[in-house]
Amino acid sequence: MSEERSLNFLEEIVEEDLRTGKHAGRVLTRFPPEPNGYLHIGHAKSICLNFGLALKYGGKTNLRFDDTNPVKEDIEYVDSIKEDVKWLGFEWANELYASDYFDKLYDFAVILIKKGLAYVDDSSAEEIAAQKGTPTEAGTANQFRSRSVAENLALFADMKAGKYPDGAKVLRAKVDLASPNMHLRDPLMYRIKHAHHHRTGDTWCLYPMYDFAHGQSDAIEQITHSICTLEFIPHRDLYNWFIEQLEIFPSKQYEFARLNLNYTVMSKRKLLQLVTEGHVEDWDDPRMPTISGLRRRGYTPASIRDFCDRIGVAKRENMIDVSLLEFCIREDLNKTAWRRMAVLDPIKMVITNYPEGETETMSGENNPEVEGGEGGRDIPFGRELWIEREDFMEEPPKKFFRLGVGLSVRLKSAYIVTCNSFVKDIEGNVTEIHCTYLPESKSGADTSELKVKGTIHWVSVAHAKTAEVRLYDRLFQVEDPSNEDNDFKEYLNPHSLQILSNAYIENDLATAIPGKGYQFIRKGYFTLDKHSTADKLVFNRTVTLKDSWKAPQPPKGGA
RNA sequence: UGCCCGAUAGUAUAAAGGUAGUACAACGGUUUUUGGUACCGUUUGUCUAGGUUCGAAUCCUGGUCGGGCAACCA
Repeated sequence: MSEERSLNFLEEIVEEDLRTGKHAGRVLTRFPPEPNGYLHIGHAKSICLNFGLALKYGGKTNLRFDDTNPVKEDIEYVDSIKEDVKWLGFEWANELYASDYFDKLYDFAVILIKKGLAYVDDSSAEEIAAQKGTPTEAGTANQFRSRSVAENLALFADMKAGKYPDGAKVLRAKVDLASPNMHLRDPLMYRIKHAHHHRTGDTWCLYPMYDFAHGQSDAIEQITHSICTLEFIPHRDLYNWFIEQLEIFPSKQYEFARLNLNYTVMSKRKLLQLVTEGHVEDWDDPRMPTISGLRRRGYTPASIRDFCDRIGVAKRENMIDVSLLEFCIREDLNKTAWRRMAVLDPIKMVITNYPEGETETMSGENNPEVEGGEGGRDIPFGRELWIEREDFMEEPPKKFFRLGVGLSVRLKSAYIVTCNSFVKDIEGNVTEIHCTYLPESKSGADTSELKVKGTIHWVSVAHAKTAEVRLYDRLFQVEDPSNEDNDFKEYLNPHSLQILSNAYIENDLATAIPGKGYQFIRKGYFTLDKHSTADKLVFNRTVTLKDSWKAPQPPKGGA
């Protein structure tokens, strides 16, 4: 670690606090998701930030579920969030819930009422909105604002006791109806909801709003650095106001710009829509930017952490290129994935001078990136092979280093072959390619002294297993679907999923390990899908290999 | 037309008044039994107008542009 990495603005704040002895050198952050949906790559940024910051400075991080709105939340989401955070490789110090603090929060509210800083308002939502004024006009007080402390206390107790229906009354903080910050115009603290909560059941019919739960929860846990996204900046004044009036632990809120990735959407609402309307299979569809989707797609925790590290942290709105995410997973998988051969779009090759009925065994290393290759496996070879349809051309252009009549290639880990002829069916489709091989060119024992430009992958017809291979492409056709004129779903990529049901794979792949990444040589990185079975192997393509080969452009028209 | 954030290559992110750097992308080359990897190289940038200063991406002022704020959501 000789390279001095520059600090992001949050690290600078923490280091400054450490330098000045604030909180006696203690660093405690929290990751506070609302359990109302699955985590996505944007949350991963926040997770890496919160856990990473604590890790770097010897602190800890709490996992806190911000579960103050029972109608949107569910235990299903709690479980998936815990799984995803763990999978990413982080350990929380405490598993906590805002709902654990409902009693304390209620007491806090009573304190504010007693100080004359909160009141029960009987107005409707519409009336309250109207009375808040506009950004350019001050709000106006109503008659409830001057209720006595005693009356407020009694009313608030009745609210808790369930004496009023939903929406009949709210508790509001008495701050400043003329504030230029709309959030300070007597914000709501509590609303009545006769709803079942996934943890507190039917104990409460009164639930705190975000602004009267989040900062208080931070203070209760003595969070030193409460990190959230930019849209909470206007809430900060209120966050501080409650803490000051309550005289509780002075947690501080800091804001960073959320992650935006191009060619996808990131809002829970939109992701939910994709699921419920059947545009994708589920939350963990490999095309989804969810953590579970990326996992099923074959992304590794390390690659996602690396990505979060590389995108940096700042306060400027951003739109990250997916190519960076793809770079991160390629870089990881290149070092760890075992190499195998798989023919996705097969065409038969017959080696006419290879003895009929004979087979032999070639050997291939598992990983050329590692010294020793991490061992190897046997690859059966024979007279008939499956090769990739696109590796043969009837009329090959210049610099096509693959097969065409008269052209030679190396069969990976095997022999050099030369194409002599091919067979077509009545419709003119090429159905078979005939080659001859050079016996003295065997891989590892090549005495032919022949150099060929191209090497192609293959699978023995007699030994191959079949598999279904799913190729994924970006979910949307435009960079920023949420920012287009029409509904975001109109920009879905109709070709985001391509299923190849007739792929041939090396027999060794029949025992592929779930969760492990494999490189199908020349084709990309793949991993077993969760629906794969011994009878029907299913592979997902995580990402393609970088491919710098471009077919020659046809001459431009317009003579 | 109130308040609050922000503005550095195509995309991100550094440079705390002193050489505008790094990564991804793009392009070119070397190596290669993966048109992969590795390695080398190239192109491209401080929103704008003033001011302060020996010196400004950085500090100040005005403007422009982008984003946020008036949910009984978080």
